[in-house]
Amino acid sequence: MTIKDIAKMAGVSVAAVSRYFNGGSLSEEKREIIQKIVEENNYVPNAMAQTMRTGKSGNIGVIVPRLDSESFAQIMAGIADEVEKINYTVILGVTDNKKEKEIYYIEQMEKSKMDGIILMGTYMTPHLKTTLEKCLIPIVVTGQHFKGVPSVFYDDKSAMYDITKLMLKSKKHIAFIGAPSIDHAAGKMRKEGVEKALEEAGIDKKSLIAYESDFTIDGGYETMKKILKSHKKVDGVICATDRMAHGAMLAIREAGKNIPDDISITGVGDSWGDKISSPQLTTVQLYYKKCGQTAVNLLWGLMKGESDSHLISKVMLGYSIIERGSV
Amino acid sequence: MTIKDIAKMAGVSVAAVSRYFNGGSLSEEKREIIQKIVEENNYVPNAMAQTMRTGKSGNIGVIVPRLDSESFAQIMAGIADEVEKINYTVILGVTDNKKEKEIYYIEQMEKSKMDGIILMGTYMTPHLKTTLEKCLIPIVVTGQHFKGVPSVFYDDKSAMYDITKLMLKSKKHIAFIGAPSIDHAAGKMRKEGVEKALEEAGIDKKSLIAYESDFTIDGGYETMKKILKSHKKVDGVICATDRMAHGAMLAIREAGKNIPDDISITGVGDSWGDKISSPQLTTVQLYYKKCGQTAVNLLWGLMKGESDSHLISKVMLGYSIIERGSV
DNA sequence: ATTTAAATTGAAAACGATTACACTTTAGTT
DNA sequence: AACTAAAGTGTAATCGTTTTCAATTTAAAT
Repeated sequence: MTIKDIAKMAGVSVAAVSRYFNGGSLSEEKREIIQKIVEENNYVPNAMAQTMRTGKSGNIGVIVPRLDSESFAQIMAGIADEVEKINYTVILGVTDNKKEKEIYYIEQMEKSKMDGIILMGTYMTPHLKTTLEKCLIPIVVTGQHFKGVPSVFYDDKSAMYDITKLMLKSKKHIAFIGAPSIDHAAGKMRKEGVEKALEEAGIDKKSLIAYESDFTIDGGYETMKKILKSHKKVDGVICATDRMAHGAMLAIREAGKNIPDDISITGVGDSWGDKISSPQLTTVQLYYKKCGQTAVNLLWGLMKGESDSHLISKVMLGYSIIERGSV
Repeated sequence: MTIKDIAKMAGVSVAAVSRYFNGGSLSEEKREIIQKIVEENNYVPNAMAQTMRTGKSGNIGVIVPRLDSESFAQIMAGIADEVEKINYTVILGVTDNKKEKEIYYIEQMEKSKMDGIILMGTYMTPHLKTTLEKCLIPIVVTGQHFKGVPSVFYDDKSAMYDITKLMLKSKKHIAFIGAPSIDHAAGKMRKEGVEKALEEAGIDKKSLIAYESDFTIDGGYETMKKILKSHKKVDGVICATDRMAHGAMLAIREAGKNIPDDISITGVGDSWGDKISSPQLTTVQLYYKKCGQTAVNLLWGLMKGESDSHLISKVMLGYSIIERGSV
């Protein structure tokens, strides 16, 4: 069933049928007959042919490191939501945390005529930088603040500053289990937030007991064991992610210490697991879903070539501190 | 940069360039010169034009109820893995648990020339049934056993049978917090597994204290409160999902009871949260990722028109009982 | 040196839409 | 009634590929 068939059945030209769908001057009379035929035959224009002719695919490419991570899945959910609203389709690329795949997908998506790309950022590399610069279609990055690239990200530093201050109300000797520092947002910024709060409280940031771990429960667990062994005085642990915090809680409980009496602990993310541990985890809620939605809206502005989108091409999202029993 | 440009630069016909990419007889001499030009110009054929001409899009549509659910996200991850291996692309449709969207996406994906569809099943309706029957492109369903449709699903009944038997070793008065019975796999089958184990132990299945809840932590929590109030003798709770189990644990702890001494509890899913609750949750591990991968393989067979794929068009996945502290 | 078969080639016709262009009709003004 | 502007219409070119078909070249076999 092609536009030709419809045109023939309706007794009009293909141009008329095309105009029926895309708008263009068309008499009421013809509009009606075309509508009738289209509905009777349940005809929908072939998307591929449209793309080929117009150069617009109606597709938005989304590049994500992993899907089985609560934060990425939530951002993804927000993206899917919003993309549907503007009647576009999402094309998925999962990088499995491999930088070369990230670049591969960007190039691939550009070639296969995506109308826009959303990249869930991890960290910047020179190669990624040049790829991003070369990329001709609109692209927005989430979760990271890449210079020169439109992005939607969290106020990681302030969030950590706030939660650290909260902990400092009752505790003195703070340890920090951070994310890899190559990750600007989750690694570097979050640590800086902690340090800032510390300094403000008159504690030299050099004295901060800081470790880096790998986002996992096990990583948090092992790191906490180390801390417990070599820093007996620690009475508060700030973790850069919820999962690491839960791992650390395991280690603390295992050592026979009480949370929060002996040691307080905090995470980041407001995962569902935070409500089921005992005590429940005090954490910072980042608006993941909102992040995805915002990214689409920003991209949409870029795609439409709205002049002001280029000006407002960075948006920093807020957060909430969720106080529960672990502090 | 089109195939024409490349042809001109290489001094050959467009047909030759096309053959270079798609295989077809071509002299070594031409192959080399084309390769050189292609590489120099970093040329990649336009996917849309290819689709249009061949009718094959290289796309596999994946329809998922929600992304922010651990099980779906994991299945998705498995799908993405495998789809990449066969050099296809995944197109995403998120239904937000709405049946009409499910149907909409199936029809839409058929029209936009997906080469295959994977539907993460929830429950069957007459409308869905007819849509599935009308669908001309290969489709496979995951997580549910829909009659007449190729599917990959879990052995829900046996899994529940096993875990119930495990609980019956130490407990006598079992309650069951189930999923909505409209969901054949997570609702009906899981309950049947519990009942079967009960009967085998000489307990009339009619006497099973069974509630239905909604997959959420809160749902499990509220349901458990009801059970605690009206069925004081209950000493073991089987839950159809991990999240409900965790909600129930919350209620149990809140009531001042000890797990597992006073009441044992089990879930399904092996979520990451299971390791962080205290005690850790005994559960059944379903191979979600494997499920996604298998679905793609099955679909791939169907897409290639392998005769035997139609015969082996149902695959039932195994499971493991993970014993932890909650029983 | 022929003949025959096989491999290599390019021109041109699809694939299914959109749209520039030129032509008709209609409606609006004087 | 004559003229003009606007709205409605169809033809045909175009988007970037693949693939059929017929022609040509090469290789193998007699």
